[in-house]
Amino acid sequence: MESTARAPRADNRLPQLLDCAARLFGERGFHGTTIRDIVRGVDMLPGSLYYHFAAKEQLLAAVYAEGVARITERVQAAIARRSDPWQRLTAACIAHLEALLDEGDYAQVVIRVRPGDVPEAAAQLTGLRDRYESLFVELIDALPLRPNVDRRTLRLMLLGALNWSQTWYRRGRDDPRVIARHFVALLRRPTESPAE
Amino acid sequence: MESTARAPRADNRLPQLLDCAARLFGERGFHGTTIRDIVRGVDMLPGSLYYHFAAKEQLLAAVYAEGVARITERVQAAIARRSDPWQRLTAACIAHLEALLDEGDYAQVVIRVRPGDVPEAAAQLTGLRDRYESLFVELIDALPLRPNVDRRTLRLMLLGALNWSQTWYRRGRDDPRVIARHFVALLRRPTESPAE
DNA sequence: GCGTAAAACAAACGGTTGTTTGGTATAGGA
DNA sequence: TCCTATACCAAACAACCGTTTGTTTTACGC
Repeated sequence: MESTARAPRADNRLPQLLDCAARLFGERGFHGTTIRDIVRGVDMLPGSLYYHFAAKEQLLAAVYAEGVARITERVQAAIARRSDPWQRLTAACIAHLEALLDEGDYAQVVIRVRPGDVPEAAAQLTGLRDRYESLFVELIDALPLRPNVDRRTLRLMLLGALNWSQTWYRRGRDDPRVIARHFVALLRRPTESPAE
Repeated sequence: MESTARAPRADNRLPQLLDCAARLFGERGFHGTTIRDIVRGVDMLPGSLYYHFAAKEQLLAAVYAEGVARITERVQAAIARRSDPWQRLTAACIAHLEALLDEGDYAQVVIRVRPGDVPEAAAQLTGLRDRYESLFVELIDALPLRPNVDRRTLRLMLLGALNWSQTWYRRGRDDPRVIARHFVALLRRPTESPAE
């Protein structure tokens, strides 16, 4: 049984197609983005997209998967250099935010698009996101915390705050590194002023 | 100059229309919801909606405004009974979460729909949301905090974590009151175990 | 009860949606 | 150089979108 498949051609525009889709899905969401919007950015005709993907949902799934891969890579690279648990968590949050706010169109899709928006691929998307977030489960498990602190709640609070920053973040005014450090610090140390 | 307007009729279905729109906008977002989806829920024809609203965007704006009004009312009622700053903040978070997760279809719209999704009404929606969040500005201003704590970051972190809970919350498994209390506690007290 | 305005119906409108179908140019291995 | 699978084009498809227009029913103030 020999494979009849051939190598992909060098002039195919699939990469640019994915880039453009990532940018638009991230900016306008899934339902707010049109096939025609996407292909216009790469001078392609609408029908040509269906040579690469069988449906709009599968294009989204591909972008989403790439987004998870990229942000995972960034975070892992960031935490690899450190050993102190709190520094590792901080580095992970910085990488997460940088991918989410400044760089990565792909990463923005992962946060912006809800799996429920794409019923046909919802399970796949949820699985990808869960696997990424399990990175933070480990990071938080490694923290030396007071015994009564619920680590799950801590994770959900931190990730929620980070992800929501997509809503209010403005380039120039805010700095991802500063935000991430502040968030971690707010959790780590008491905010309440000492009793008099 | 006498008004030629007459009182609204008792059998008009505008309230149910708004209820249905709130439910669907909250579940599927603005672009994921169709005029026909909305009117189907109240046994109305698509065109009839345009007796009440000139455009889909204005229907969303009405639902959004009502959502802000309802959640504001709830939060204000919750904090009116308390005087301790931390208790007031906790009560506000509980009310916010209850409106967001269990009750209020209207409140869900406020959190789910991004003003950017509706360019024609974006400024109005942003204004409404900002005015609501100013409630939390005051609540956090009243907290006795260590001098080096940035109150804006604290607010953004708390509200972000609360709002994002819409993503992972599951009825029955989680409890809005418990979540809110945990979040506030995580900010208030140190999570780090004391140095040995 | 009558007149009037409120609140809807009935039926379409032009445009857009995701998608399909059949044909075509061309890069790249043989 | 020829051949084939790749990667697209060209043109349409039916379904659906938000919206408009003209008409009809009906609650309510007088």
